[in-house]
Amino acid sequence: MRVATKTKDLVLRTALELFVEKGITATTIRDIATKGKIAEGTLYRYFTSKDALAKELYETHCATVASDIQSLRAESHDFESFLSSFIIYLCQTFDKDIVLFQYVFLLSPNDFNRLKVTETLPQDVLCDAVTETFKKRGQVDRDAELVTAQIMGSILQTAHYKICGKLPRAFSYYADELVFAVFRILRD
Amino acid sequence: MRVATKTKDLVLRTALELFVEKGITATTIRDIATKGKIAEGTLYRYFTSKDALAKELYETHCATVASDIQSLRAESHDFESFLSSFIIYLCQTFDKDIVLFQYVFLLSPNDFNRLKVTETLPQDVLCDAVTETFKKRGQVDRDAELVTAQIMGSILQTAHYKICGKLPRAFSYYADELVFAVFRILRD
Amino acid sequence: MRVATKTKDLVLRTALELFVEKGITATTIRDIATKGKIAEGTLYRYFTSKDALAKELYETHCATVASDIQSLRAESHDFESFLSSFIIYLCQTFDKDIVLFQYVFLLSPNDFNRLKVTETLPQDVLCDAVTETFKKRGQVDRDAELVTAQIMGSILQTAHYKICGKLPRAFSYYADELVFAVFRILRD
Amino acid sequence: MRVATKTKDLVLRTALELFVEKGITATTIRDIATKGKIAEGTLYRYFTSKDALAKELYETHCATVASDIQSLRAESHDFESFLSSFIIYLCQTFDKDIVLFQYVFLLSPNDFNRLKVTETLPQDVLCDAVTETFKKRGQVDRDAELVTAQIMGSILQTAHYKICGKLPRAFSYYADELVFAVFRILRD
DNA sequence: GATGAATGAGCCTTCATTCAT
DNA sequence: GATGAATGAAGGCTCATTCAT
Repeated sequence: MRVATKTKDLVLRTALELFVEKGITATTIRDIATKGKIAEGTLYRYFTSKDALAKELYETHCATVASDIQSLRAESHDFESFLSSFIIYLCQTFDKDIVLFQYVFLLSPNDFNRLKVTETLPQDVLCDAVTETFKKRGQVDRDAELVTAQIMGSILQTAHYKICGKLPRAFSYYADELVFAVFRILRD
Repeated sequence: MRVATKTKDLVLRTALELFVEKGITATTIRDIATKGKIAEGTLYRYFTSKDALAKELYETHCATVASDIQSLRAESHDFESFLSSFIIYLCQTFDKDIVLFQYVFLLSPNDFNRLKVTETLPQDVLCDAVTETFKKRGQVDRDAELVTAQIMGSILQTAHYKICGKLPRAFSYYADELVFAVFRILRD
Repeated sequence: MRVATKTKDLVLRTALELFVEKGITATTIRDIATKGKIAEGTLYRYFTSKDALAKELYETHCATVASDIQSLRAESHDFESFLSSFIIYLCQTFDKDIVLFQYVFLLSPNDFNRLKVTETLPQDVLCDAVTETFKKRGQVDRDAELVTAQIMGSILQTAHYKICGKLPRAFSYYADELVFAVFRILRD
Repeated sequence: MRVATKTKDLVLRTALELFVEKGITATTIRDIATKGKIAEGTLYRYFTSKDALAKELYETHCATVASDIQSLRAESHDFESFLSSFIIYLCQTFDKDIVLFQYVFLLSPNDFNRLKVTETLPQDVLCDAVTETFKKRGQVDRDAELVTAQIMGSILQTAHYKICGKLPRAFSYYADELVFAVFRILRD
């Protein structure tokens, strides 16, 4: 790996951790430079601004996650199995890199608005699947947006509790329970 | 009401709206002064700092809401009826003052951390009720924190969707559906 | 005079002196604040940016001078008497406030370009008068722009020499000689 | 020509063009490196600093021009013929390399001060000639500095007009007119 | 010789806070 | 009580310069 790429990655990772810890607005360039042990100016070799850095970070990871979820959907035979693998995937992603998970899924609305994101979000993939399933099953009266909100809400709020230290085990441990809870939400 | 109180309330309300719109960090004293048509210095007659203002705003309203919910709990004969009135109360609170609802329930974690809140939160009341219910019913294997997270998550994420304009009707309209969904989460 | 106006004027004068001494680009906000014994932030109560300050300074004074020259033209019976009073006016302006003169007449092209000036410049008034005179006298073959350039050039370069300390007396002392020289330029 | 010299010349030429276009202060090392397609560090192999580069550029070309003018003076039989060839030389220099002309003759006073030039300037040669002529002719009452200023002023301001696009033809085309104008200035 | 990544001082600007009026 | 001018620390960003490769 080239030296330049190494530095860029260091900046990205350091910024990611601080953005999650303090929020984008409250993280200063100096914070990133100090924590990453680089000079403030170095950051600007790789990113045109703090916001550009935050956006690249967000869009890159969102794209990866959304693409993974798209694959899960393609591989699944029915909606239930997709939903199941979707939740397991989220739990594993959480356990693999909790900071990354927080940045992608738990960024504050205010910070999110700064980024002016245009990419497809992971939750959009889920919403598509819900919409399609309702249509296929003739459940025209159900609001796909609302159900998606409830599904994401129960997962992410749980993740939030985990982050606050209120849940003792690895997040994947709760995957089954989350799957059941979400299935219950979907039942008529 | 004394003039002073009127000014203080104006500051509180103006700040509330801006804190919700832009976040605490991103709201400046000048923003508040301009929008409230008061002088920048006036704010400091009632609050020692911007953060003290944000904190007072948060704790006051949280205390009111938590107390209301505590009352609902006291008046309810069983957990289900409490849960039902809890959700209806949240929906009504949302419709009555959407900005206040957002500040109390949807404040970003980063802004929340700034405040160093020590008060009991509304969701703590719910968690107590869930814990008690599980104990009373001998469901020792169920994690009250986890279930509370799922309940709050499905409600708040739905609220978030409503705020984003994805749900056309008043939030109270969805109360029944939310109650059903939450009841499903609780079923074994 | 209100306090605010006093401070604004202090900023304007201090900036003017530094802009002339070092150029706009090379003058820092700190330079202005230090020399004017004000805080750096104070400057931004009155001007949105350093360039806005530089521009206001330029356009205000240019407008005044151009208007004065316009008056001289209106009061003059013929071109020669206008030219004479024009030169005397420039010399007096120089002696009254040498720094102001330099800012209005000897700003470097690079700094001038920063300002994106839209106002009529003093030399434009002269050029109009020359154009009109040539037309009236049937001297269609003479280029008014070129002649204006020569007139302004001989005056301003002389001013430049005076500023460099190469001319011992007050600038007005050389007014007559400049008038003669300029008249010679105009002769066929 | 050695490779090194080629690179150095490239730096010199690229810097010259940018210094004229934007001013020395506003031209960055990166500007020069980008335009010249060289690395930023390369510049420091040939010059100790940006100012040293600007100074070398100025002094080299000033020396050449001053020397050329000195030769013209030596070759001229009388002052008028020298003045005539001096003006023609300036016009030809302008047409041959307009950027170089601007750097040598139209550098802003602020940038000029940065350079701390010690060389003899071209206008000094002219001033010497004027001084000598006045002395020889017994015109002790005329101020050589003043007259030199007027001569240079009318030429350079005209050059400035030409640069601004206000004069359609090659600068040499106006040489005769400039010569006449300057002769008029000199007449009693 | 040439490169370009890295540095950090310094620039312009913002903003929470103070205080004389 | 209220004002808003003034403050100065701190933020984002730039850029001349250095140095390992």
